[in-house]
Amino acid sequence: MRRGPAQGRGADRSNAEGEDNGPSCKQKPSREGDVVKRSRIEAAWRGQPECQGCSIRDLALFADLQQADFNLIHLPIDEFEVEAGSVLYNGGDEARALLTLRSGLVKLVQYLSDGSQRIVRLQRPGDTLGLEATVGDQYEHTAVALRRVLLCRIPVEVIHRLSQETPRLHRQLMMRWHNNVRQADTWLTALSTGSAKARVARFLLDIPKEAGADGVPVCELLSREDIGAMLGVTTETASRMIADLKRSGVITERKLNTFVCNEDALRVLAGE
Amino acid sequence: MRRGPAQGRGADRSNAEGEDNGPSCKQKPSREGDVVKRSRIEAAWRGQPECQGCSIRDLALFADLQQADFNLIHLPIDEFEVEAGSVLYNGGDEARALLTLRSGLVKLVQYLSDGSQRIVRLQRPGDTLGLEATVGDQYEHTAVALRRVLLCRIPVEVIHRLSQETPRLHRQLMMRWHNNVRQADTWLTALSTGSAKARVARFLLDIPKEAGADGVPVCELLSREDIGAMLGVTTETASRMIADLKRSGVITERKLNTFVCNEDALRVLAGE
DNA sequence: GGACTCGATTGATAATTGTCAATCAGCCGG
DNA sequence: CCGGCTGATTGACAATTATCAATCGAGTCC
Repeated sequence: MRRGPAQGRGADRSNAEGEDNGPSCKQKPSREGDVVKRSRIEAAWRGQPECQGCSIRDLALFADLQQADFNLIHLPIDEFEVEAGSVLYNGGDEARALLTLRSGLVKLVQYLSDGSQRIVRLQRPGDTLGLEATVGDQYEHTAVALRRVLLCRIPVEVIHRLSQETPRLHRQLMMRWHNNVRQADTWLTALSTGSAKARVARFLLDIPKEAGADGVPVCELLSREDIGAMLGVTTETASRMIADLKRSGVITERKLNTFVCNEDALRVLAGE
Repeated sequence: MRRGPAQGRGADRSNAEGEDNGPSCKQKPSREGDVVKRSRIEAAWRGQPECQGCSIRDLALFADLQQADFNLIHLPIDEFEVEAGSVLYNGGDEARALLTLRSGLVKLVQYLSDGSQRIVRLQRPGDTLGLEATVGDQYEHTAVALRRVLLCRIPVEVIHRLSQETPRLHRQLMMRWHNNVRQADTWLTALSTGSAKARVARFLLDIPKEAGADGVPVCELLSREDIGAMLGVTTETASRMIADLKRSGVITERKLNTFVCNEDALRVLAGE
């Protein structure tokens, strides 16, 4: 909570926002003086996706659009792939695009003036990053890929044009705002209240599980530092809580940092 | 944090949502078994306001509407006044209207399954409560007046109709969602992180001040219990921190629970 | 294989916060 | 003015969490 930051480690080149944005990070005090430099990422341009045939079309912002609506898009929507640790944009950067997350996991981070960081949201496939670009002119968080991430960049002009011409985008935009508010409220209520152990338990209950090799649901955790930054506790406390859960058999490590959870036991710890 | 709730004390009659909604509070575990009963409020109907001449028109949801747009409103927009402590709606209630706050102060509360409460947002004049009514069918928080409140009730059908017919409402709706997200993120970052004293200091810096009798800006605080529920600390801790600030002269009590703040000193305590 | 690096874990200790209980202070109704 | 009431404050103590520092483990790079 009062500790220095530290995150990803992507290479230094360009970022998903295209052009070199210059030294735009106005928040990061960078006590350790390197995170800003790391913010340029290796973004592999993968071409222009076919929105109408997109594999996550139903989940994504354009879910409700019809053929005629797509014809209104006169600016390129590019697809990028970036490595874990890459910074997609920094808080304070000029916000010229929305990003649709097609695969991977992204954290949205806000910094306090004393340099401590707080993760305010996690974004998953189908989520839209940088909605604030539609109403403001700069990003309000720093977005960092926690895994390899595939995403589409939608220029904000496309959104504005579609908003004027078709009502079918509105509902999706509103739903996305709504989801952001809901996640924020849930984090305030469930992940920022109560004992550290209860917070960890609620977090573990909250995150999606994937079917493991044997069909048992498993989840890959984040670093202890990120878990601490989500729950408002120190890295050490997060580590201790998780280590305790391992020892007590509530969670079982299948692979390095990948766990099977006893949900009933977690619910008890979460205080239900 | 792990304490029983307790809030307002309005009389029991109707509520701002008009009809008797019945026992709809599905969240409140009501450990003390009385808050639900208290949820019926004395809502004084004040008639139908003149939106176009509204004193807070520029602040409010309809700020951008034009004459023709107002003609699209075919359902009554009622104005109500309620006492401090009244519950405007409960989480889980069927969401049939948005509320525009014209004066006063409202807290949005969410409950955890163990009965503890968390205040996730404060709403002030110009704010719109219950935006979720436009995308979902039930309220997600319990809204409680913290002072005498004047508000307008806009049936959700009005919003839907205007959304279809005019683009001028969209921007306002989006801005309001955006504001909600921003407040939630700020609370996560600034009010749920760090020591209790730093949280209180940030809170005091954050709340609006009014000019006092002598022109010096003052702010009336909430109850210690509410402050605790906003900051994720116990009532006692909130009380201690504020009492400390008083003793150390960082804040000075002008009237009962109304203070002048030394902002510089607060900034230091907030960890800037 | 061995040095090295980074993140996770653990230990020891101090500081903070929660908990329980008592007291204080303003307010209300007689 | 006197109870009675409610919310604020305080005290004493226990529990939790932060802090500082060391160690451990997996993976990487010669």
